[in-house]
Amino acid sequence: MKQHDRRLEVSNAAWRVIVREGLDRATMRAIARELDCTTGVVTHYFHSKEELILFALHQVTERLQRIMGTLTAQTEGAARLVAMLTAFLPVDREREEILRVWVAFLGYAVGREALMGEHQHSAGSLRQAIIQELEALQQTHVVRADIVPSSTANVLLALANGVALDTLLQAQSLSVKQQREAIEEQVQALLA
Amino acid sequence: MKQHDRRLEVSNAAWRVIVREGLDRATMRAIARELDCTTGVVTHYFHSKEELILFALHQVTERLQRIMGTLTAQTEGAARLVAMLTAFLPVDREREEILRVWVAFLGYAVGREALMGEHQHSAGSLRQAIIQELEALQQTHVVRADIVPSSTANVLLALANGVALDTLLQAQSLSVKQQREAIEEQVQALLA
DNA sequence: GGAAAAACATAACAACTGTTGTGATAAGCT
DNA sequence: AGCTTATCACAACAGTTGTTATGTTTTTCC
Repeated sequence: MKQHDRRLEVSNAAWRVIVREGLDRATMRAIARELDCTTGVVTHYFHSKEELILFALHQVTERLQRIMGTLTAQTEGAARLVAMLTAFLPVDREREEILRVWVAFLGYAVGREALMGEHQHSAGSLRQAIIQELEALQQTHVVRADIVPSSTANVLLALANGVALDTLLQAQSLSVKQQREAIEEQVQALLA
Repeated sequence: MKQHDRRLEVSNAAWRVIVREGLDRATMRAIARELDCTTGVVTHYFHSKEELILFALHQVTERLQRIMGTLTAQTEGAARLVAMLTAFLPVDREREEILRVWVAFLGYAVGREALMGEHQHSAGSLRQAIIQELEALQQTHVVRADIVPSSTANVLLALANGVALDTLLQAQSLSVKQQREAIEEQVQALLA
């Protein structure tokens, strides 16, 4: 157990360097310095940098799923769907960090089929969760029966991802309220 | 004139390397090899790698605006708005290349405020074009009068960006038809 | 408390990076 | 033609990278 915790500490240090200085400047030495130790620690818990990068990437999915879990814990109906999509929005510091690290890794995955596959796998499982929720909401007659869950999930996820990206791409980024409204409007159109 | 053409050739070679092997592997030597010459050429037309990177990044905006221009040349009304948004979708090889390079640069811009500023400037001008089109469509009563152009532009751009990203994030990526439908549906909801 | 193992420090390695300078060759110009 | 300048090849530079090996400290366990 302690072993895994220490790996998380190294990974978290890597995250901080990535967010602050960029993925390509997140070197073994920079990560060790962030952790206030030497590269010996990093190499001891990760056999190679590729392993560290992969572990740090998996943390994106881990954190997203954990956030999704807590957000949907005490919600029902349409609000639950909104909550799931809100997990992607950088409305607080942790989710903003997640977004930045995710974007950094996605750009790094261009030209690397294996890494892009990891992204696709992660996105696929999140997509599946949205689809299941849509189907459940259809059975309880909250969501219209004539919408197709799979393609609707695509649109919802595209919108959530797009809104999240806009916070990076717009000088005066969208307020939390604006982000939520964009999602809620789209969900509203699905209701029965 | 010849000077500028040669710079474009170097930049295009850089693009090809980025798409095929990733931005971090687009070294001076790799770019020169792609151009089938030595690093002497690259350093002769670009004083530093930073200048080359910046030039290659600006080509993203150049190409996008050129595509937007040709797509909107002979269209009118709502179809024109759809055409503008279609410029972002990776529906052919060039636009797919643009998307990949753009994503690579965006990830590279994480932790680099100056580079992210370039992205914001580019996204801002494209956003402005959408807003102006929405306003024009409102005056010709094609688009409902009660929508707010600026925030609507946010949603449309978010959806377009999100749909484009989904083609990278989904194993069996969205078909061209599916991409178009997602955009057209959203535009449809804006019409008077 | 002493042995075994985990945790960490340190230094050196070869490979690769962007940059620079020096020539060689070709193009343009008068 | 002859001079100038643009274009490009080539090599060497100092710095940085991930990795590895070897040592030192700390913890764990019986």
